Amino acid sequence: MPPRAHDLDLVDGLFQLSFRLHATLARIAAGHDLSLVQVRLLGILRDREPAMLELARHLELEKSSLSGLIDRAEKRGLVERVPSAEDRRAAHVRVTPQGRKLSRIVEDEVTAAVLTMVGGLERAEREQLTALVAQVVAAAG
Amino acid sequence: MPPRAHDLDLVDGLFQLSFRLHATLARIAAGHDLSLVQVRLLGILRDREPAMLELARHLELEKSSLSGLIDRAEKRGLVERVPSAEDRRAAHVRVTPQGRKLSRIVEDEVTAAVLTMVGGLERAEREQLTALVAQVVAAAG
DNA sequence: CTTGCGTAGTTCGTGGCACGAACTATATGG
DNA sequence: CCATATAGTTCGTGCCACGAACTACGCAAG
Repeated sequence: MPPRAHDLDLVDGLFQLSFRLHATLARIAAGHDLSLVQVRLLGILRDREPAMLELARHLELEKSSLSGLIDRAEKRGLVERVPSAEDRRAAHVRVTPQGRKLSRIVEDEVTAAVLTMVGGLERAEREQLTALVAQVVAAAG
Repeated sequence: MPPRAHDLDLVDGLFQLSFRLHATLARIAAGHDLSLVQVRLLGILRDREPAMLELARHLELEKSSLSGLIDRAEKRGLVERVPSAEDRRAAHVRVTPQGRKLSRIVEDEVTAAVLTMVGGLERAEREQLTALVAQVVAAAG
């Protein structure tokens, strides 16, 4: 059963929106010398100090790739490695005050940009979109 | 005037959805040894044969980056360079039958995956989402 | 026609990034 | 204690994006 035309419009639309959002995020991040994956890293570290393996899983990266990412972020003073109390092989990753500050700046700029993007929607429409998007995300697990 | 809590929910939700979509696309593409930018390239070439400069603008890449991208895609037989009739400095890029076939396969898999993602929405909700998303994308220019 | 400037695309050097293989230090269970 | 598994690192490799430098071509003015 091939997908119906309306459904293709939804898929197309979602990807168009997605690419726009990513392009916006990438542009703003680049203005602060951050890559997308660095922004995602800082976002995850906002409210947790995961061990490397846990972090690798979150970012869907191989351990070795994460090692490099943390090396570079650490070198820039954005994060630090913290030895684990439970397992001496392990290290946790913590955002530094500098990293937190930069992350906040980027977040504010991105929020402003996206709100401009959805600015053409009425209040009710925005709430509708919020609810629908939340539903899709929740179902995606 | 700081953004309102509801608006933050929308921005958060949009990015969560966006990351999900990108992760899905990246995973399916990788299963066919394609990167995201290669998928985007093939998507653009689906219905046009742009000159390199035009293509670089579409993909928001520097000319030199595009040159490398086309080199690799050409090497894989997915695209070919076609000299320009109007300007001898220029080359157009055309997708090969092989590239078109691969692009279609990826597209079908991605479509199926996304339709599964939105499968929890009622028919009317899906149409609502389609319309709202289309409105945001149209306004973004 | 010639000249100077602009332009399309390529090459090169560089750094970021992701992967898998190999490795070291640590943890665990028999 | 020994064998196996595991957390994280290092290394080699290829992809990818950028900017600088370059070549070949286009264009306008003199």
